[in-house]
Parts: sequence; C-alpha cells; structure tokens
Amino acid sequence: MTRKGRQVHKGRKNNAEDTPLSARKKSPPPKTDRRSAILDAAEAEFSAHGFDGVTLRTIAKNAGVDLALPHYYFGSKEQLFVAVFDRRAKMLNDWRETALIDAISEARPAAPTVEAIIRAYLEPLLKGPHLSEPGWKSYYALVAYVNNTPGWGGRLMAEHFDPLIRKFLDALRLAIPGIDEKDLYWGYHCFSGALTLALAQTGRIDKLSGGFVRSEDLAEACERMVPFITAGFEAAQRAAPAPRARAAKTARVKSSAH
Amino acid sequence: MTRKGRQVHKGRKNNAEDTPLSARKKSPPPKTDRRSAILDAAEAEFSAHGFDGVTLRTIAKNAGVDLALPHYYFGSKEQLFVAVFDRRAKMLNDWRETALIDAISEARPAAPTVEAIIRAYLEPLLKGPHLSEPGWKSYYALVAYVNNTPGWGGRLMAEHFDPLIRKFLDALRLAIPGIDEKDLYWGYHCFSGALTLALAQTGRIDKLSGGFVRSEDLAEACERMVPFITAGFEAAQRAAPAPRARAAKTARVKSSAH
DNA sequence: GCCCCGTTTCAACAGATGTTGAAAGCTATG
DNA sequence: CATAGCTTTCAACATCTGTTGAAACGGGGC
Repeated sequence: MTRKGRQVHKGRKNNAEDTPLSARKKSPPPKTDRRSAILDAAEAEFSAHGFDGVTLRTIAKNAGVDLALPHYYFGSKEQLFVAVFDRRAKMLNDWRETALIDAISEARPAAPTVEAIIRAYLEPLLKGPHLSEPGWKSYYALVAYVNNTPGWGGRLMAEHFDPLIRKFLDALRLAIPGIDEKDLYWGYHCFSGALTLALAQTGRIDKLSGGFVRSEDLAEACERMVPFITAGFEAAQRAAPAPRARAAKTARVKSSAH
Repeated sequence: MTRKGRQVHKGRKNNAEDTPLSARKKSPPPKTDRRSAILDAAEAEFSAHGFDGVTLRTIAKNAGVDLALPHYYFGSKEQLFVAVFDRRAKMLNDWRETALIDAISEARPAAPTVEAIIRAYLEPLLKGPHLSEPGWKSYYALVAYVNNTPGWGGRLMAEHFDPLIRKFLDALRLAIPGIDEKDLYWGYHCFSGALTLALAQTGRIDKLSGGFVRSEDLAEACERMVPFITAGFEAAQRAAPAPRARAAKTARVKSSAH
C-alpha cells in the first residue's frame, strides 16, 4: 500500500537487453540468464494475481532461483514489476507502428480507411505468430491489469503507449474528416476498453456463452472486433453534419500536440 | 494467493439487509450501524487497491472500528469482499431490468431499437442520480476490477449479472434479426469492455487528451458510447446477408438457454 | 438488582513479507 | 595459482498479515 520511492540496486552488469527470449525453459532454469527466468516467472505471477497478490518467494521458487536474486537484479519488487512491463512494450509498439506506416503507404495518396487503421492497431497484437509463446498471453493479461488499475498503472501505460496512440488518432482524423474531437476520444475509449478486455482473457464470455465463444481465441476476437469498432467510428463520421464548419471549431485540438 | 475456503463466522444477528445507505458519514462513525461503516470503508479500499492490496487494519481504521469487528460481522476478509460486491449488485440489476422492460413495452408491438436497448443497459448506470454519492463510483471501480480479474472474480460477475445480460442479448436478437451468434457475443464483449473501462475511471483518457476528456464524466461517456456501440451492433445486421438462411444454421444457440 | 445476549475491545499468535548484509562460489584474466 | 569482479547463497531482520479467544461493555426483561 505504501509504495516507497524507487531505489537503485547494486548488481546487474549484464546489460544484454532484448534477450532473445528463445532460451526459455521450465523445470531446470537455464543456469545462465537467471535474470530472464525471474522476469518470466514474475510475468506469469503478476498477470495472474496482480502486484500485491504475488510474493517474491513464489516468483523466486517458480524461477528456480534464490530469494535474494530478484533484489540483486532489480532492486525491489516494484522495479521488477516495471521491468516486466517494459520488456515487451517496445516490441509491441514497433510492430504496430510499422503496421500503421504500411497501411498509410499502401493507401497513398489517399488516407487509409478506418478499417485499415483499426486492423493495423489490432492485428499485430492479436494475430501475430508470437502468440504461441505463453509468455505473451501472460503479458497481455498484465497490460490489461495495468490499464484497469488506477494510480501508477496509468503512468506506465501513458509512458509506453500514448505516443503511438496519438499517431493512430491522427490517422483516424484523416480517415474520418470532420469527426468531433470528443467522439474521437470517446471512440478510442470504447476501442481501448474492448481491446483491454480481450487481452485480459478472463473467460467470462466463455461462461456467458456456454463455451460457444472462447476468450482465448484472440484471432477470432480480432476478426469480430474490427467491423464492430470500425462501424462505431464511422457512425461518428455520419453524425458530423458539415465537415468544414465543424473543422474550424475543433482546429485547436486537432493536432496531436495535446 | 492461497485463498482458503470460506468459513462461517459466529456473530451477525443483525440481518437488516438492504441497509438504507442513507446514514453514511465520514469522520465519526454513527456509533450504530458499524457494519455499514465497515462496508463503506472496505468498498473504498478494495476498489482503489484490489483485494490483496488492502489491509483489514486500514479498513478498520478508516471505518473507525476495532480490528476484530470486520471478522465478527463478516467472518473473513474474502467474505467481506463478497459482501461489498453483493450490496449494490441487486440494486443495479433491478434498475437495468426495469429500464429494459420499459424499453420493450414502449416499443410494443414492435421490437425496441438497438439504441433503445443500449440506452437501457447504460443509462441506469451512468446517468442515475445516485452518482452524486461517492460510494457508487467506488463500487463501479470495484466492478471493473472484478470483471478484469481472472479466477473467482469471474464467478462473482457471472452469478450477479449473467441472467440480466442474457435478457439484453435476447432483446438484441429481436432487434437485429438474423445476427450471427458470434457477432452477438463478441459485440457484447466489445460493449462490456468499453463499459468496464468507463466504470474504472482510471484517468487515462484524461492524460491522453490533455484534459480535454474527463473519465469521471460518466454522463458524457454514456452519450458518446451509445451511438458508437449501437453502430457496432447494427453493422453486424448489415453484414448478415439473408436473415432466414442464417437463422436456420444458428437456431441451436439462439435461445438464452446457454 | 441480576441475568442474558448481542456487541465491542484487547491482546496476542503464528506465519508470511520485502529487504539486507555478509559470506561463499564461479569464471575469466593476470 | 592468485586476483578481481560478478553472481549466488544463506540466514536473519523488522514489520505486517489475517485470525482468534477471552474478557469487558451495554441495555432490556425478569
């Protein structure tokens, strides 16, 4: 509850960032790269039980390392959590940014359609080949947890994802000329909420549908979400009566410089 | 982490369920009705920090009661959490069920429109006069927390809300004849995700929009969500080519008996 | 008064938690 | 081998956690 300020830790000269995440095993930790083993175990635990529902002792045990090692590498439980969150965030953003750039260049000189933008936002997350690795599904649940947790969770999301989100919003502004700014932001809010719940994979829709729909099927979630969200945004276009008249009124907030 | 099975507690003869939630104060607990004071404090703490992020000692202190009193009234921390969740769930369901019934009877003999159904689902939550009471906003954040937490969180949601949700799905089946069942469930998934994020009120959209949009403004969230979600569902109607041809194929899962 | 019963307090237990310092191990380099 | 520098282990710390049992309180009925 009382979260202390961060403190620097002592060890960790092993600055091999972007560990290839290929050498990952379960029962015997790889003897080297115990740092990744700790991150993996922490990722699984944090995504399943949240920050406070997890013990460093369980993380250490699941990673097959000594209790003191997480502190040696990361300094504190909170810094370990942040490290878990950071590890895959950059990859995620790169994939989606290239998808957006591709969509824009393919549609050039016209603006990409709303559907193309939504697809560029979703497909790298929900249809990539990386989903066979269970670590990614845990990470998605962790992102959902962070996105729905007030406080320092919001800071993590903003730091990592807001710049990319603004680029998507700019693309949507071009695809839906004259869209009201509040419709744009609240539309993204709906979009983000739907995506977050999909990433959480709570199994609730499974129970609701009697097993007819499975929340783990992210590819199907993607295919069904795209037309739903696209229609939601395009409705805002139809609602806007005269693009130029409204454009003048919202010019102040139209750039991505918020 | 290791959640023990429930155990019955000893006290609690005060079976005045549905406490009128009128006598609620902050600084001096009302001397009587300490049970409600505990529920209020627990509601605020659980919604802000989750189940594991909260101490019974902080709850007791904030409620102005002795540490042993929560156990006397509720038996265990987990049962206290469930009691907090239960308290307002029934009210919520009643409001929304009457709103749905009203929408159906007003449209009779035709089926209500998609927008009317979405409004009946959202407006009792997001525009009621109860929102002036801060306890309700805490409770909404708690619902969002539970909905995004796998495990026993899903059980709470299903027990309390699934019956009502099925009625809404039935209404949508009539409003969107021939809608594909997967579109219906995934559409509800998007809908539920958007609503959940709105209930969480994390302030993320505030930061993203530079303060232009405030996530605490639930009434505005409602007004912007209704056309977005409505359009999403109606797109599934347009996508369905021939209502009768598809109806035969999905008749098996068409009732609410899942 | 006296008793009864629901309520409240007090004090404590048994175990878990994050964190730390110092010692030991390991490996490549001199 | 010896040295140095990361890495790993070990054991312990101070504190906090949910939970409990017994004692004290308070008011209404005999």
